[in-house]
Amino acid sequence: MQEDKGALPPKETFSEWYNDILWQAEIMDVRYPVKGVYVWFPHGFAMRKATYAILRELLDKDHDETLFPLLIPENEFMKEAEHIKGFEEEVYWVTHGGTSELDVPLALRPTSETAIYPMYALWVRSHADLPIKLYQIVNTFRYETKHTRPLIRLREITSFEEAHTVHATWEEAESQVNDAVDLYRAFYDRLCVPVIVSRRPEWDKFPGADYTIATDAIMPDGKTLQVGTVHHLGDHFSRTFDITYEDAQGEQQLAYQTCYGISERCIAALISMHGDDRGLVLPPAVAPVQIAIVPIIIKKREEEVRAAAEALETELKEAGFRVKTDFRSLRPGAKYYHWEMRGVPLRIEIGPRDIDNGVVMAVTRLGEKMTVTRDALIPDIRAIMESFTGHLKERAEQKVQGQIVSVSSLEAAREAAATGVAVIQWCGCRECATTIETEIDVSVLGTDVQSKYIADTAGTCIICGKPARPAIIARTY
RNA sequence: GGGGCAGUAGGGUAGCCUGGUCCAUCCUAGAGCGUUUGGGACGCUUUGACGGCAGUUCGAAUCUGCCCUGCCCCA
Repeated sequence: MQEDKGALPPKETFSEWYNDILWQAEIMDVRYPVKGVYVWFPHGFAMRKATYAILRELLDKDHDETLFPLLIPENEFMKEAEHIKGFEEEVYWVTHGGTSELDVPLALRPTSETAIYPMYALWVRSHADLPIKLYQIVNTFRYETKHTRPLIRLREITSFEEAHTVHATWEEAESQVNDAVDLYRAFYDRLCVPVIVSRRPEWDKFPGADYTIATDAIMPDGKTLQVGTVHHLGDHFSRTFDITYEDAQGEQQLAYQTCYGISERCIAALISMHGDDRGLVLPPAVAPVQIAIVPIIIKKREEEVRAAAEALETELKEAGFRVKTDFRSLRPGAKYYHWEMRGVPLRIEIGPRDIDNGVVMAVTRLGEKMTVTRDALIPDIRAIMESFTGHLKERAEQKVQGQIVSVSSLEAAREAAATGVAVIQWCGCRECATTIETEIDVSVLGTDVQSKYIADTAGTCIICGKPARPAIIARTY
């Protein structure tokens, strides 16, 4: 289960690189014999755990975690017309219990609105019950007919964080949408993954939503990956599921709702944004192993080096770092490659020379090498980790900035979309969008763009010449 | 949705066209023993594979059909 010599295909061949790194860095095993479902390796799962711990931490400030059933009865699922239309081709149905057919078929949730909202109808009685802000992290099922890809397009999404809120007014729900966007932005900031926020076009919003705000990350091949969505549901679902409350005047009122979600695509973005030809590069915050200690053992002083490495490990662990000491019987170089593939941010080497000098060698995953005195170990390592995170973020920002290009002609847009996101002026009408999409084979991602690299300046539509605002277009996953 | 290519030890491959020479090649990995260790160590011993089902045939990794799985390209 170890990587071959010669390691990864170059990252320029992104598709190959991506498939290979999932295997070599022990993130996913794609050999499970069902299409579109995959197995988390322990190392990948540890990344997931650390990543979702951050998401939980951010959500827990203002939400409560909950857990709803996987199975949704057909009659509930079929209540909201638009919603059904959006999902009906993708739903897995449980039709049998053993050999007998079920009276009411049960859907495997493709998302949980129709599981949660019948219960919300029971829970919401008065304005004093509002707002409700719950989330769950669950698996969901979608019968994808397009090409499935690990972490990106799955039939079983294993790590769907979905929040569902209920509010007294449309405006309150709108403000919740903004809070959720901020929350997701903070989350991706912690992963050092820059995202672009935009408002999806009408035809691309969540089935049953008033509007949808999405976050997109740009992958190394220039295609964008939608890595988070926030929906204002208005009163569409509260009408269908009868979620009403008694206001202060004693009148029954419809509630307003939002929902928002992030899936394991966040891990795909994390891997793809930072990884290089040698393997994963992970921010310390989500690295399963933050420090790998490699003892340089020579026969004469074996016991001494071993003891020094163990003391080092103990000290670092007590300071709160996730540390692994590699005592395997391999050449040091082999160990370096091993831990680099797995994205360990910092490697510490300790050998006889270092012991004699009262130092250790510290080498970051970005290749900065430095000598740290043994006495100042913990504060120095903390500083190195912090600056490493800073470098990663800066590196990612620079990359993304270079992948966003403002253009004023279709031809230039085509060129920009070959390597990233094109910013154009668009009037907002469907016809012009269709022209753009079919002419140069891209998607119109959205308007009301929030990104520090994209200015919100008025102009004229690239197609029809009417007054327009900036929109982002790109090839998408 | 349309098209193409592929599936051989844990991973990567040769063999397939032209059926028998294959109890299947090479690299890597795994196990054991010993010597090693500042950027992918070496020696000796050893384990391990023809995606599934049906068919053609005296004989199938090889030919045919279907299924499953994976990858690439286009909408």
